[in-house]
Amino acid sequence: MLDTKFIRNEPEVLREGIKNKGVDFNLDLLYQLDKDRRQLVQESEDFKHIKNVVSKEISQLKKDKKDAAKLIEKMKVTSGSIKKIDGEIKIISGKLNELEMAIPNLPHESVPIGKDERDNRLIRSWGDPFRNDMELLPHWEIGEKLGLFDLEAGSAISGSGFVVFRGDGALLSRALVNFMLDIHRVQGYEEVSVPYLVNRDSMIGTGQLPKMAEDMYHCEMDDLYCIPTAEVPITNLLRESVLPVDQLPVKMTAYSPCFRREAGSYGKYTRGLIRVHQFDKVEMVKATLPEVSYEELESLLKDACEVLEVLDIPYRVIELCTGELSFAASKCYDIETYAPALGKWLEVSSCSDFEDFQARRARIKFRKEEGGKSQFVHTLNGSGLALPRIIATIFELYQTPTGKVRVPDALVKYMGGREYLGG
RNA sequence: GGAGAGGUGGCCGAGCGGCUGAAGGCAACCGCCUGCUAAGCGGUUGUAGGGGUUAUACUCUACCGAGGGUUCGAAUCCCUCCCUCUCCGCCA
Repeated sequence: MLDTKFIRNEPEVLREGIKNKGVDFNLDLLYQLDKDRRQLVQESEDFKHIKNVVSKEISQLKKDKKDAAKLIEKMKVTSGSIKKIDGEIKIISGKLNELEMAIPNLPHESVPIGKDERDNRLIRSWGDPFRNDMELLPHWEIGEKLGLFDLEAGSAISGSGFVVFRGDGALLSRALVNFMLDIHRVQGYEEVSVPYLVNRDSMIGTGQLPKMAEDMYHCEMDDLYCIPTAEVPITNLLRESVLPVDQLPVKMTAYSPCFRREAGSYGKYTRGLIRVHQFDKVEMVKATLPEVSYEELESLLKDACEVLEVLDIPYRVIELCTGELSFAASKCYDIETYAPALGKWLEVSSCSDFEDFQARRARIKFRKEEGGKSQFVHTLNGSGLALPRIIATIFELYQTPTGKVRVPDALVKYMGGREYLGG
């Protein structure tokens, strides 16, 4: 959520930002409600002042054993007015809050203005992703052939879009998780292990609710949500806190499965491991001082890229244009790896800066000096990385002429010395 | 799931329906005092929002787990919910 003062004072900046994000939003209604609310609050507070004063007078009269009936009459009227006005305020505040929560975060000024992926900006590339030396099988074929994963079994157990990894495939998943967590730990992130079911407040805190309700699995009986990313529990770990400034930046990393309904997304590029309802991911989260958050975004991106470089997997970094940014993000880099058989770049990480958008919702603050005013931190997060697409890339890129898949060197020791999958 | 206990300021901990933003203690800060240290003495120290000021000062409102209710008036009484702790049951 944005700063209410900013919303009030900078309507034009706000309008422009929302437009660039490609969102339709009724700001006029919001401004009207805000005006109404402020007026009512003023009225209510005036009455409350009277109430406090008269209340003291009554108390004094009682103490002096004098008659207070007249003042009590007056209080009845005043209290009635307060109740009525506060009722109206409550209704309006509810609507207003709903609207404010639905305003997306605004893009940072450095973000290219644009509508869709064609307007994204290529930042850099690392390594040569293409292979012409042999005929490559798409990852689902080599995967099934070597018995590394089983989509049909996943369908049978749960439904389409669920995967069963087996044997070396399962081992590879576990190896990747350990490998990534080790890297991030060395990079200075505290490893945490978090709940995979979270409550409504947490989802609101990081901005998944109310907008993305359709994309999440929800346990109705307990009103708990399956996390779509570890970002949610990690960031909410800091909820309602005032962090000492010497603890910043806070850096945490966690492995978690991620659950996504992916409502309405069936396309041609969703085959195999590319888009599934449950997948594993290692996530990094940072909370920083506002003035360094964009530097921290760059280093976050670097931390994610390091995983790929150590694995020796080529990638490219894309900066998303304004129209492609997610609801809560002000700036975002995607890291993509190339699946050569598929002929397609795959998003394996998103590194985003949310500025104080999430911090305001989750009330995560810091205090610069003792007695000073507390301010909202900036939060950032990035995947480091999402497993299925990395696995798809490995399966396609690391195929050998003998029909096996070579294990990236850096993973061999995490695989009990195994150098090839499925053989 | 059953039976109890409890949730008050940075922490500990009082609190009779009005004089309680909240005693007392600790901690922190500022002074004083003391040849150093310790002790002692005096003072200051919550958050959010509104008004006001160049900025202070000043002022108003709200906040004692959350939400309702009773009352002229609620931290204090009643109801609902949440959380923590102890005991019991169930269970990986």
